[in-house]
Amino acid sequence: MKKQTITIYDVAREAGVSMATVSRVVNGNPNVKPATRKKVMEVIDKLDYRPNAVARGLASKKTTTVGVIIPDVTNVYFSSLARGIDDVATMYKYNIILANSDGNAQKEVQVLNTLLAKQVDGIIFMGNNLTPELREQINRSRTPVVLAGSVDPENELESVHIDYVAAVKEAVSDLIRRGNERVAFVSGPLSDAINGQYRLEGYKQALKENDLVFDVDLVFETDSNYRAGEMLAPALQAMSASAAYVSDDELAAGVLNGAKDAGVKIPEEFEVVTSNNSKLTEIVRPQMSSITQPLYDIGAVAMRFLTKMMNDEEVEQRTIELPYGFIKRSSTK
Amino acid sequence: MKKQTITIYDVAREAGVSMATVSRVVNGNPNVKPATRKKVMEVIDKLDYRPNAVARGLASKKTTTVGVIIPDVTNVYFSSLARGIDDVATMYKYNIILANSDGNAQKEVQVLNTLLAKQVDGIIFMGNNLTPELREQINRSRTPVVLAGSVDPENELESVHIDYVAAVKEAVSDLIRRGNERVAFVSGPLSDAINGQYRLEGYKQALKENDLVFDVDLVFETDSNYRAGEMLAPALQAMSASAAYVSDDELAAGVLNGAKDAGVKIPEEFEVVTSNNSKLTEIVRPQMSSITQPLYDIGAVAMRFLTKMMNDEEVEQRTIELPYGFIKRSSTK
DNA sequence: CTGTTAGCGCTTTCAT
DNA sequence: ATGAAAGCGCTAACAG
Repeated sequence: MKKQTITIYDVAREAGVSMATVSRVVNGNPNVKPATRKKVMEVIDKLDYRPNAVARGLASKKTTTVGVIIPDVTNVYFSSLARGIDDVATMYKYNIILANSDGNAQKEVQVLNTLLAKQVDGIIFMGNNLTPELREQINRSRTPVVLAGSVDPENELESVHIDYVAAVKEAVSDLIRRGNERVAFVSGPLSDAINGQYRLEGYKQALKENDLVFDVDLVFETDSNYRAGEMLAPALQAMSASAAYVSDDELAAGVLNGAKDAGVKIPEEFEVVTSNNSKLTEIVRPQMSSITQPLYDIGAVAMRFLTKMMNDEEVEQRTIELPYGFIKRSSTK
Repeated sequence: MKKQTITIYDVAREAGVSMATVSRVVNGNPNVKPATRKKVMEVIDKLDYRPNAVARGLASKKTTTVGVIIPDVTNVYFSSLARGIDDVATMYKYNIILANSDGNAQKEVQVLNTLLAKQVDGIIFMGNNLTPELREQINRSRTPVVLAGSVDPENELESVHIDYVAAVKEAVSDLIRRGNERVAFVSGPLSDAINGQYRLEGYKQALKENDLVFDVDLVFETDSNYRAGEMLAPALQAMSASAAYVSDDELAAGVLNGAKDAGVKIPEEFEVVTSNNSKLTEIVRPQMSSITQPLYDIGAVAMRFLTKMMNDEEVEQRTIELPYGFIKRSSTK
């Protein structure tokens, strides 16, 4: 498979200059006489020359590509972040290598390593379970990493996210104040810091603030998908929960449809509040009330943050908190 | 930003062999005495050596990365394909550079060029509007390209997809046979071959086969998103359509919800059939009947196909057609 | 089975 | 403002 053949050398010869000069014009170095620049440009055009990024990467030790580790592109929450990442990456002339990890620690380490082998200039990590091994690999490499849409409980890594504790606390308090004394906490794996440490904490704080006692039977840990939510309906009823805070939209859609299909009236008999305000919230009936967070922006800001780090610019804080909000729809009274 | 420092040379010295030998063990070349291989492995481990993929790429002219041009990762249809692609890419030790194009011809050309500059070994293209310029760029490069989830009307490029004409024809015929004489054809841009040439053709064939005459007023061209579908409800009623075939699930969810919210009984008064059988079909109420197609597999097969091309293996046909199906849910009688 | 030697295509001092 | 030359880290003949 023969690939591109014409090199900087061909251009140089054809233009009657040295390759150094060609390199200069290609890289926008000002130290080139306009006339020669013009000449070189013409030849480049004529020969349809396209600089070999690999050679460039080897010589300059910069690949202008960043790695993006994502649990699953198929999940809108993550793909929204990814879209924000890609857009600003493009804006800054970077490309992204996208790798799915399924949130699996072993795959994450593996992927991280191949990304480093490919000499990416930086990495954006979406995941919520920073194992010690992963941390070590990250630290050993001198490659900048920023977390998007998740938090580092150890506060070692830079990250951008919202204040999950406060957001959930607010959402749950709202539910309680409206008379719900048994609010369920439905989430994906509690081993993920975002669920087990932040969201759950917000839930507990809301309880405490409203003089309610924490009942572990109201905590439902499951997979973050539609089916899992649907199947949760009976259990929720069994614990006589009258409302639920759910950590994921797809999961919430399942909870809602599961309850509804079982004849439960929503929101009269059961209220549900979800977390990501994705399109899904408007597609189900009744439409779901939700915490709102700027997913696209989280990705975009994370990438912007990374460009600064890659550029060795000083960054003020290692953590960027974006604002969250709340939108009332029909799944709550 | 200092990156990894230890090179193949360090390993060679430390192990008391030549770099060629180290290269051999790294690449699994059998021509190495087990003892030396072992020794080298140990040193690699001890030094935590990780081959520089960029240097490798330059020397071998293979980057083990493929470019993936996608309209929008945020759309489940495409992200499902992407997931299939990434999984088999990983399986064959490739990484993917993911780039969003928004289906915009200009961006597509631009992205294609940067991908080629990065020396990707192959490209998977998702898009339905192969402009002449794009074709030319593709042809000029000697890089293999395969289309995933779309068809090349000119039949110049390799591709994997389902038989859109037959699938739509079947779905629409079904609608007609059940008594619907005014079936709407609702789709995204007709300029996309998949819609304007294939799906529409299937629709027309179904009409003809059932002795119905094609009425252009029943063709609704719009954006492929939820909101667009929702807003279509009045128009659909105005044309007194009693059923609709919709080219996209999100769009279909909008059509369905829009009609329902306007008081139309589904499926009694209005039936809808959609195209991709994504999760969405089960999340809306009533759940939607849909053409089924193996999205993940289309991506996976496309990537597998590409590995063969990159490997200069003979490929039987330039087009792979995967089977489609039909699932009856509650949005049709 | 192992070592030597050229590059791969480009960036980057260092001279001039 | 421009050129010469030395690599970047690795693969791939070619010897031996």
